[in-house]
Order: sequence, then structure tokens, then C-alpha cells
Amino acid sequence: MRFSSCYIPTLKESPADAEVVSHKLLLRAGMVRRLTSGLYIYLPLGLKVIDKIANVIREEMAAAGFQELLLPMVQPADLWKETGRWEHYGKELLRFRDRNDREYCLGPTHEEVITDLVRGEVRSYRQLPVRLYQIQTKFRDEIRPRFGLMRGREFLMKDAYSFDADMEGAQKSYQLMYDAYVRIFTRLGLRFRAVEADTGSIGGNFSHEFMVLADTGEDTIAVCDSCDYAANLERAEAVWKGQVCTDACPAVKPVATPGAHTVEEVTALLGISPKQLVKTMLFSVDGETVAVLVRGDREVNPVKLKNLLKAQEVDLATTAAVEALTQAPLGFAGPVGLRLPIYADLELQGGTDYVTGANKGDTHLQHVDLNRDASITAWADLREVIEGDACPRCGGRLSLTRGIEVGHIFMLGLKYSSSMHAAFLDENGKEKLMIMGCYGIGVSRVAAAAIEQNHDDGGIVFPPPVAPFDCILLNLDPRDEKVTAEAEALYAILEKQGVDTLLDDREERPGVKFKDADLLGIPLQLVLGGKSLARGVVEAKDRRSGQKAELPLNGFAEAFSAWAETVRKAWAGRG
RNA sequence: CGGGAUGUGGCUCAGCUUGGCUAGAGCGCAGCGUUCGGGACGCUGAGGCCGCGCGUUCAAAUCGCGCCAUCCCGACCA
Repeated sequence: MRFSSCYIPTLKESPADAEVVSHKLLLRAGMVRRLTSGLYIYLPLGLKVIDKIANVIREEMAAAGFQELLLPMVQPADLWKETGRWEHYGKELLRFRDRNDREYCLGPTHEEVITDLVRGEVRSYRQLPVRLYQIQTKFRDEIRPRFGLMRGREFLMKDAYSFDADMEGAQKSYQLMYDAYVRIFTRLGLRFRAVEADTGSIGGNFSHEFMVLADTGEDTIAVCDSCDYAANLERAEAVWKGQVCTDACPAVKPVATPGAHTVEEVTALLGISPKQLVKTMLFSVDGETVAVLVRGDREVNPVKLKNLLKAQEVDLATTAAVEALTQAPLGFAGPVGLRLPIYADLELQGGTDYVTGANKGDTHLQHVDLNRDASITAWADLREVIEGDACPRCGGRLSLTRGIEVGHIFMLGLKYSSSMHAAFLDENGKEKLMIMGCYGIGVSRVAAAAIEQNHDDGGIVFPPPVAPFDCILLNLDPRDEKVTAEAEALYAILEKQGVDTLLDDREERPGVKFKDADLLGIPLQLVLGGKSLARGVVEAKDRRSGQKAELPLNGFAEAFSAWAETVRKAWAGRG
């Protein structure tokens, strides 16, 4: 393509409402424009990037034996009512009515539609497995869209679905996708990690997230330093291997703690360590209030509570509710005498002599033995993992890093096939439910994540497979006939070799072209001007390393191929 | 939804505290000239319901009230 005939509106300054790098650079490089909050226009160059990513995905999906189809974006409410998600999905599901007052929603995901399709077609185990996917626009009415393409309300997603006759087959489908995802993100040139994850509103038995490692990521993941265990913080297991403490504990004794309602204040006042304090947190779980106990230096992980109680919704109880139930101001709740289900973190079994709130203003209790003085409903892993915790697999050390979730694969099990009755006859003529899996990749988010991970002061540094063009050729003197003739000749050679090239033939000053070339992040840069032509060479620059080379005009094709190969290898082997 | 901030030519922003002449600058855009290897320079020019509405006032970009939009921090998720 010729720059002069392309619509690539680059910006010298970034719009004020862009905060994260990927958003700024996508705008500046003329790849996207915002229409309104959470809705983006993909300009030609941005669309090329999206297409590159989508094509890598398509190739790997095909290799894994999945076939592409396209489902409607608008979906009837009836299907969502069948699975119960019409009620449970929440406000992210945009609902509306048509002229006949029938209810619809915009698809935030497509389990209902695909299950409806397959249950209507598949009758026999002989037809299984069914493995399908689509690449399509999703709409989720996000509470707070932000970070440009990273969290839009409308976004492009690849979603795949598998239907198997038995668990063995389902495991295989899942593994096929796991392996395909590893290949996809590797091919796209991203540094990523597959982590164990919570299944969230999609539901199901277990899942893995694929996280692009970047400090600006919205998720925290726990990674083991010694083995390959990695998990989203929501799910990361906190192991407790201590001995259950049975030490004798003196009788419970109230102690005045005026105004001390935080862990810091209480421990400072009583001269104790946070480890000796029990923090009592009240949560509203599907409308019912429960208490959760963790050590003073720990945080409750609400997702673990939600999963333990198989609940739909878990929220921190309101201040009013806490004060009504404990009959004390916020900060003085304690398990002793509390008439609520009480769930205690396992780690608390490691001690007996604790300080807790007294359910009375300005008062705490000393010498509390949770087994003796409180009625614990259940002990469970309920705390959030922290840096330095032991790995649940190998006992190594866990460290926390940030990541951007670009893919998520779920073993759904019977979640949808049972509520929607997706059944088939097995070889004995017996009816069985299909075992499902679903597998998503945020295509537009991958584009943003690639930039978050690969950029410098000059702009984007696209991994070659994601870049909108393989190569950009700068004609520095478009008015000079000789230079232009040579540039056109080089351009023709490159195109003939299948190198997707952007020829910058604009009547702009050289500086403008250099800056734009860097900004766009195209991996291979070629520069031809009067100076280089006089020397019989074209200058070549590796966008990522900045390393320059000179390629002879005589025998350019071979020299270019060799140089491009070096750059590609440098990418593959980068640290 | 709670907390914080911002809305002034296409973009970045000044002006607002202390109301007052024709609302400014840089970039970008159009024309002409000089330039031409890392975002050139000069001259000329186009482009503004100062987010919207109501109010206060002789007079509002500026003060008050209401609304709207956008961005950032928390709960959602690819």
C-alpha cells in the first residue's frame, strides 16, 4: 500500500482522555477512534492488526479441528431464561424489546445460542464431538469501560464451544484448546502465562486463563518460582500445613479499646502482633449474612467464599447491617456470641489465644479460643494469597505479578446441557447429556495487550505477526525522479516476495516520515533517499532494537530476506 | 452506583480566582514563498451555539442552580 492513498491519521499529541499506553498509541497511530464510552471505531490500520490476530487464531483453531460459524448478536430472552442467566447475568446483559414487545439481549457470550443449535441437531453419540467457534462482536454493558480497547463495552471475541459424549472426550477438547491457545499466543509473540482461574459467571467445573504479563494488567496472578503452578489471585490456594493448636487458653476477658476499630489501632493499643488478632468480616451471601474470620494480617477472598457456599452473589455487608447484627459500631465485630453462620480460615487453627471484637463498642475480647468460645460453621481456605506464600503444588515460593486476561477456557461440564437439555443417545440407546466446554479469546484486547507489552518512547513496537505491515519503505525524496524510481522498484520487489509493505511516498519532510514509521511500530524499516541512493544502498532499521544495516541495491531481494530473517530471529529469542 | 476531576476551533491547552472591549496560543488545515536525512520557517487565511438549560447582572467562557458527556479510583470480565 501507498501511504499517500491510505487513511492513516496519525497524531502528534495524544487526546487527553487516553490514559494507558495502548490506548494512547492506538489513537496516535491512527488505528482506532472512540465513538463514545467503551465503543471504538477500527480505522483501516487497526483493522489490519485485528485481522492479523484473527487469522493466526483461525489457523490454529482449524489445526485443532474446530470449525468456524457465525451466530447472531441479538438473542432471544427465552434461551437466557432457560439457563437462568436472564436473572443472574446482571446489568452487563443489555436487554431490550422489539416492536412486538418481545424481549431480547445483545450477546455478551453465546453458550445459550450454540447449545440451542446443537441440541436441535445432534441425536446420536456418533455425531459427537461437535467443535465450533466464531469470531464476533460481543456487547457487555460494563460498569466502567476503560483503558481503550482493553475494556470496551463492544469488543471482538473468538469464542469456541465443544460438545462431547463423555468426560474423556471433553477433557480432550479442553486440552486441544489449551494447546491451541499456547500456540496462538506464542505465535503472536506475546509473553504470557496460563493460570488456574475462577469460572465466574460463565460457570462450570474448572478453567484456565491466559494472561499477557504486563504491569498495567488489571489482574493479579500468583506464580510459583519453582514449578509451573500459576493461578489468578481470586483462585490461588493458600495452603496451611501447620499443626492444629490445642494449647490451653485462659478465660475470655473483655478489654477496653476505645476508638480502636482497625487492625493497626487494636494491635498497637494492646501491644500484640496482627497474627494474634482475628478479623471478623460480615458478608451478604445471596441475601443472607455470614461472618468470615481471617487472621489480622490477612484479607478475605470473597470469591473463595462464594465458591464454598455455591452462592451467586457475595458482597461485603453494609455498615448498617453490620451494626444491626453485632449491636456495635463497625470495627468491633467478633465471633463470640454471634448468631450467624461463621466461616473461619484454616490458618486460624494454628492458635488458640486470640483477640477478637466483642460485638460491643470500644471493646475487644482477649484469650479467645475459637473452638471453645465460638461456634464455627466450617473451616476453609478463605484468605487471599500474598507474595511469599507457599506453593500449593510443590511448596515453593509464590510471587505476585500483573497480567492482562486475553483468553479463558472453561470446562463447563453439564451446566448448560442440563438446564437446556442438550442430550443424545449413547451406544446403548440411553439418553445422556453432552459435556460442554467453551473457550474465549479477546481479539481486540490482544491488540491492546500486544502494545502494552511492546512499546517504547517512539511508539508501538509490534511483534511481527501482529504488525499491520511487515515492512515500511520510506522514500525520503519523492520529488527526485531517480530516488522515486528506485523506491518503486524496491517496493515492487518486496510485494512480489509477499512482503506486505507500506510505501511512504508522501510529500512530507523526512523527519515526519521517520517519526510516523516509529510510531506505527512496523518491524522492518527501509529508508531510501538521495544519500543512500548515491551510495548504492538502502538503509534498514530493526524497529525493536534500533539496529541499522545497509542493504545493497544490487541483489536487494536476497539481502533483504537475509536481514528480515535476522530480525525475526532476534524477536523469537528476545528476553 | 459511590469517590475524584474535566468539558473553550480537528488535537493539546491558556483565559475563569477578581464578570467588561473583537475569546487567545501552539499543533493541524488551505494558499504563496523559502526549505528538505529525525515532527522546518515566513506571510496570508479558513475554522468557535466557550458541553446544554435556567437563573443572577446593565453585562456571563467567567458567578449560582440543574442536566448531560468524558476521564481517573473501587465492584464486572475476553
